[in-house]
Amino acid sequence: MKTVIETAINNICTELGFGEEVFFTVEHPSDLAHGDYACNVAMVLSKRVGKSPIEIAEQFLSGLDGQIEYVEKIVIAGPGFLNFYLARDFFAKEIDRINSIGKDWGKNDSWVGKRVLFEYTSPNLFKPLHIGNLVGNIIGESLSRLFEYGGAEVKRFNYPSDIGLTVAKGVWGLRKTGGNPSDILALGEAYRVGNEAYEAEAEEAEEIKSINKALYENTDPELTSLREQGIATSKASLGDILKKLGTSFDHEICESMVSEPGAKLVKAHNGDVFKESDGAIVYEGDKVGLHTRVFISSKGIPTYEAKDIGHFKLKNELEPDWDLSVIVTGSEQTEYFKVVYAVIRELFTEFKNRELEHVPTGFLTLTTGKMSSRKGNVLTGESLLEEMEVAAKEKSNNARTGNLEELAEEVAVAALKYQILKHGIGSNIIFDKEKALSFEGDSGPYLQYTNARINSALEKAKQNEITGSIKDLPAEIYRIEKLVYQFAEVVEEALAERAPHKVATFLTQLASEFNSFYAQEKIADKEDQSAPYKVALAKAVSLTLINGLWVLGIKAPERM
RNA sequence: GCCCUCAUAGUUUAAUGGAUAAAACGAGAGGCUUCUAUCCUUUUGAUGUGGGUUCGAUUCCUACUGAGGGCACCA
Repeated sequence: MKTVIETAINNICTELGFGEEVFFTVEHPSDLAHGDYACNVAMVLSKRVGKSPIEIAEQFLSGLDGQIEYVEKIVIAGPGFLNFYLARDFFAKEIDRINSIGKDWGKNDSWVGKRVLFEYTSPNLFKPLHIGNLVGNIIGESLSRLFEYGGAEVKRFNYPSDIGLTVAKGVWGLRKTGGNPSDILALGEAYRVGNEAYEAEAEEAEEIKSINKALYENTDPELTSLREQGIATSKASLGDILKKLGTSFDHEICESMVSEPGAKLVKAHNGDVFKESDGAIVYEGDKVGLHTRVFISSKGIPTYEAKDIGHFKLKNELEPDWDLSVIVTGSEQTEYFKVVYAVIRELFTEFKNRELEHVPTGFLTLTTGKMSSRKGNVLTGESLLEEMEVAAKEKSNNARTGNLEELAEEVAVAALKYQILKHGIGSNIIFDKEKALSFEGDSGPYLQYTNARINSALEKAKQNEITGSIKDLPAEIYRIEKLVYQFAEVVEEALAERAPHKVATFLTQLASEFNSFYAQEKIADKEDQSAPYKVALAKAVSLTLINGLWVLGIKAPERM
C-alpha cells in the first residue's frame, strides 16, 4: 500500500514538473486521527517552488483524488500534510489476509537466503548467571528471532568461560569450604568465598593465581578434577535456565578451546599484523584511529583478545558458510570489539565481503541502587527469575489452566523479558523489581493476558457457532483494525534497526487498543450481524500477539 | 588528559527532521448480573542550559552542566 501511494505521488511530481529528485516520505502518522498514511511532499517542495505548502498540496490533491485503489479520501492537514484515509474494504481484506497467512504472518524476506551467526549470553561457568548475561541472552535471542522472521538461517553460538581467574577462584573456594562440586549452590558459595579472598588477602590472591596457572597447564589432577566437576554442574544448571528462557544453541565454544589456536595465529602474524612492544605482542590500533591492545602478554600468555581470534577461527570451522556474524555483549566492550574486528579483517582477508557486527547492550541496574557484593544486593539471574515465578504463581491463583507451574514460569519469563526488551537495546536499563513483579500495565503478562482473553472470546464464539468471516462488515472501522495490519512493517523495521523494542512497543499499543475494543464491543454475540467479522478481527489480533511475542522470545499461554 | 554513550512528566520508558511529545506506574474520580478487572474510562503532569542549521528540532551541529563506560599485558 505504501509503495502504491509513493508511486502515485512520484507520478504527480513528474506531471507537475517538479522532477524526480523529490525526497518525501510516506508513513503512518502517530495519531490515527491523521489518517492511515501521511505524506510530507508539499512541505518538502515548498521552498524549491516558492509556493506555500498548502497550495502545492492542493495541486497534488486534485491529481491524486480518486486515483488510488482503497484510498477513500485525501485530506490536507496541519502545515501541509497529505493525509490518506483508507477504505473499509482495505482493512477487511487485511484481516482476511492475516488469518490466511497464520503462523507466517509478520515475516518478511529481507534476509532470505542469508546465513547469520549469532553469539550471545557468554556466561562464566562456576559463577551464578549474572544479570548482564541474562540481558545479553534476552536481547540476543530476540534479535536472532527477528533475523529468522526476515528469512535468514540463524546459527546460535554460546561462548562460556570455563577457564581463567573466575574458575580458579571457584576451585580455591571449593577446597576452602569443602563444598560438593556437584551442588550448584555450593559452587556459588565457593565462588563467593574465593572472590572475597582474592580481593581482600594478598597471600590468598597469589594462591588463586597459581591455581589458575595449574589449571591452564593441567599439572594438578586434583585441581583439574574439581574444575571439571564444577563445570559439569555449572553447565547443567545453565542448561535449565536456558531452557526456561527459550534459547537453544547450535554450537558451544568454550574459552579453554580457543587459547591455543588464537596464540598460534597471533604468533604467526607477529611482524605483519602485530608488533612486539615491551615483550608483549600488540596490535597497534592507534595507527588506524583505534587504540593499541595486547594480544599476547609479556609472560607469553594469550589475552582475551588472542582468544577471540582463536574463537573466530573455530567458529568458521563449525560454520564456514555465513554472511553476517553478530556478537552481543555489554556496551563496555564496544571499543574492544572495534579493535578485535579490525584485527580479524586483517587476518582473514578471505572474508572481506562478509559483515561483522557487534551489538552492545546497556547495563542493568536496580532502582534500589547500584549492585555490589559488599552491599549484599547482588541479584543473580537465577534468583531474579525465581522471585518472579513466586510472584507469578500468587497472581495466577485463579488461573484457568491445569498447569499452574508452567503458567507461572511463562508469565515470569514474559515479565522479565518485556522489562528488558521495551528499552532500546543500547541504553542502560534501570530495573524496577517491584514494577516487574506487579505484572500490570505496560508488561509482558499484559500482552499474554490480552491474548488469553481473546481465546476465551473465541471459545464463546465457537459455542455460539459463529465463525470468522469478512462478509458482513460493520460500518465503523475500529481503531484496532488500523493498527493490526502494520505488524509486518514493524517487524521489518525492527530487524533493520536491530530494535526489538519496536515490536514490544507496537504489541503494547495493539493490546491496549484491543482491550478498549473489548470493553466497548461484544465479540461473540449471536444477535450481532457483525459478530463473524469481529471474530475474524479478534483472531487476527491474537495471531499478531502470538507471533510478536514469539519474536520477543515470550510464550503466549492459551489460558491464564 | 583523550575517546565513546546518554540526558524526555514525581518514577520507568516511547517518538525514520513533522501535526496537540505517546504510554505505563504513582496520585485523584468512576466502571464487573455481560466473551477473564493481570482490564477499561477519566483527571494530573515532561524535552538539562546557551547558541546554530531548517519551512519545522526531543531528533542534526556546537559550547556548557551532569551521569555511565572505555583508554597495554583483567575478562
